[in-house]
Amino acid sequence: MNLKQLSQMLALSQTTVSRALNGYPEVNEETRRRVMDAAKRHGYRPNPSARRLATGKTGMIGYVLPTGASVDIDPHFVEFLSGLGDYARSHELDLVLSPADAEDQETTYRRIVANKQVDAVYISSPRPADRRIALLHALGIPFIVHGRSDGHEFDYSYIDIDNEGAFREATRLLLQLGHRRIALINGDMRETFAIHREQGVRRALAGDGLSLDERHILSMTMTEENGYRAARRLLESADAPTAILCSSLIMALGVVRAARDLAVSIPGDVSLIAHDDVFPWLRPENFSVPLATTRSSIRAAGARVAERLAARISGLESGSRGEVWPVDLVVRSSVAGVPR
Amino acid sequence: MNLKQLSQMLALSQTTVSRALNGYPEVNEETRRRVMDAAKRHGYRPNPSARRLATGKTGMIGYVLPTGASVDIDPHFVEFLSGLGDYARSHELDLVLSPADAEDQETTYRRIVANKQVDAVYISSPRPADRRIALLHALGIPFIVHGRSDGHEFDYSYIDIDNEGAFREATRLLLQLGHRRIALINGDMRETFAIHREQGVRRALAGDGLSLDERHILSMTMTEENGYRAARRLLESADAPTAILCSSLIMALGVVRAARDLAVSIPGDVSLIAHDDVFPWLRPENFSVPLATTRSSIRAAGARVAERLAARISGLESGSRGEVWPVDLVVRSSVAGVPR
DNA sequence: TCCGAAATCCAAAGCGCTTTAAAAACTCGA
DNA sequence: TCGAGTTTTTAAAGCGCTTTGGATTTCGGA
Repeated sequence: MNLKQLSQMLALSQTTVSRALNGYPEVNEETRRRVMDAAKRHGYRPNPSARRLATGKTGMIGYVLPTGASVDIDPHFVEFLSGLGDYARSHELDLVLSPADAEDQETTYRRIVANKQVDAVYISSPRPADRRIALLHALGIPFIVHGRSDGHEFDYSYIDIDNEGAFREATRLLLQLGHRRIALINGDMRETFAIHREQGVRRALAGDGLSLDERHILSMTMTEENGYRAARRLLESADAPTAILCSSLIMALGVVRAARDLAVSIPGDVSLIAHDDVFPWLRPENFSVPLATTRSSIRAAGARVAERLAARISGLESGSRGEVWPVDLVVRSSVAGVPR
Repeated sequence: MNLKQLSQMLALSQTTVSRALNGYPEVNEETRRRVMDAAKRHGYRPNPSARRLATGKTGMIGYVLPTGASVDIDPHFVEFLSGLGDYARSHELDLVLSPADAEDQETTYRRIVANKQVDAVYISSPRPADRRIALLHALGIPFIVHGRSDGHEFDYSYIDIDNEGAFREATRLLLQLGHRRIALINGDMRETFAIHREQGVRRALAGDGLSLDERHILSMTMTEENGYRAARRLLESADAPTAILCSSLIMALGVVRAARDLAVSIPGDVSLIAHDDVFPWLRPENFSVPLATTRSSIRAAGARVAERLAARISGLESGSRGEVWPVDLVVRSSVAGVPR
């Protein structure tokens, strides 16, 4: 059943039927009702391919997925996706993942924009002066960044969590507990979130007239193994920290393992706070020592990104707006006063 | 630059240019070269929206993503995606994720098929007599199942790993080491993979004239916490098992934690073998006791699914073919002889 | 030299929708 | 009752590609 058939059936022009269905004002309400009714009765659904050719609208949001044999997709992605999908579903929006060579994503961005394959795009794991953002800005497609990218000369829309504040508060807590040698096991420092977190730690320390020992700050991709290595390095050093901040739960697994291997007690010898993006399958309260965390649901962020993307597509949101979410500091027994 | 402009520029008809570009035989090789050349020089790229309206082909493969506040996407998904994306990229295939109410995926499948939104589809986490498979079979869209679904009256294409064999061999190993009380901490028994794994264990036991104690088989969604609970239940019972098979690394984390809490030694008191889908961020050799595993790269499976999907789309593969991959049994120090 | 087959190329008709420009129908006050 | 002004409806022109059905050229063999 296509528009032509439906309109013939109603003895109306395609124009009128199309307008009636799409809520245009220049159609008699009585007529609209008839049309809507017939459409529903015959299960008419406009062909999206035809519609997209005519309008350029696709009803899809895009994401460029960096791939490659040595490229690992962030395990957070799936949680973010849950939230995004949950919202997108209610708006009949689909998500198209366009795999790209991790080394050359620009080509793919250009392609999906030139081909009008999606109505909007989101970006994740941004870096300072992220080129993808400049590119999308130049290409003029609606987009939202999950995270932030400092150092652009224009504004853009994003939603981010207050990484700086989260790690500042966490550090402050440790300072209040008397810790002076505080270490940070961070994610990849090329990404903004990691930079912000480090800033948070530095600020808090500076507040007490302290500074971050360069040997107490490590950064690497967030795997269990790297967490282990980093923790060993820290804990085996001469001036081992009495508290560790860790950028991910997965890394924290490694930290805990290292502590155990070295017979270092948490929190007896070292306190531990990790950032928790809220995975359903790994919860900080279930660590052998319940883990204090800075917590923010990445799933909620996914839903929010979808919501704002939908708003931008339908023109409800415009201009550039940044949104920064506060982060919960959840104290559990992995933190304690500084050992004497 | 569209076809019309290009053809005018070449003083050829759109027909000829189109054919030249798409490799049809009824065009002079000399002409084809000219066309190809001009197309490249002017960066002409056929508009996919127009093409899909004309042909019905989309260059996309589909996946229906079950969503909902209480629905968690399998963390394996992201690894599978890595593989899928890595292959898809080389063929300029995009992946469209259509979020669906977890309770009613049928509507979404029907929509994407009716709207011709994708050229092919894949399904994951199938259950016995999975309705999605019957539906896609009936709808007549090319698809491939990642996993298997027993109990259909028709053949379908799939790729799966030999879950039954993997767990059979793992169990056999334990038996050879003298274990008699062997437990299984399995995934959700509504899914085929879990059923097959249980079968594998049963078969191996039966081979030695043993049978699986009902109290020694637990199944639940694969979270760390559930692994912990299951292990506690097992290890605290009167006839605690001397060996545990576990369906996932994440659960195994919980098992290890439970053992530690109960001062049960691995492998001194209990041996442990888990299935490993190969995550880059959590590796069995890095467990506090290096973990013996049945191993199969889910990423490789993703790439293979994409490859076969691409083959089906382009007509290179037809009919129904099942593919079952063998699984490696990797022995590490979490297994030992039965304690005396 | 001529003819039928094979090789090339082309005009135009879709694909199914939206939207512009204009016609038809309807109001309502003079 | 008429006609300017509004509503409502329509025919037709895209959107940019593929493909059908035909026309035109080329070419080998009689």
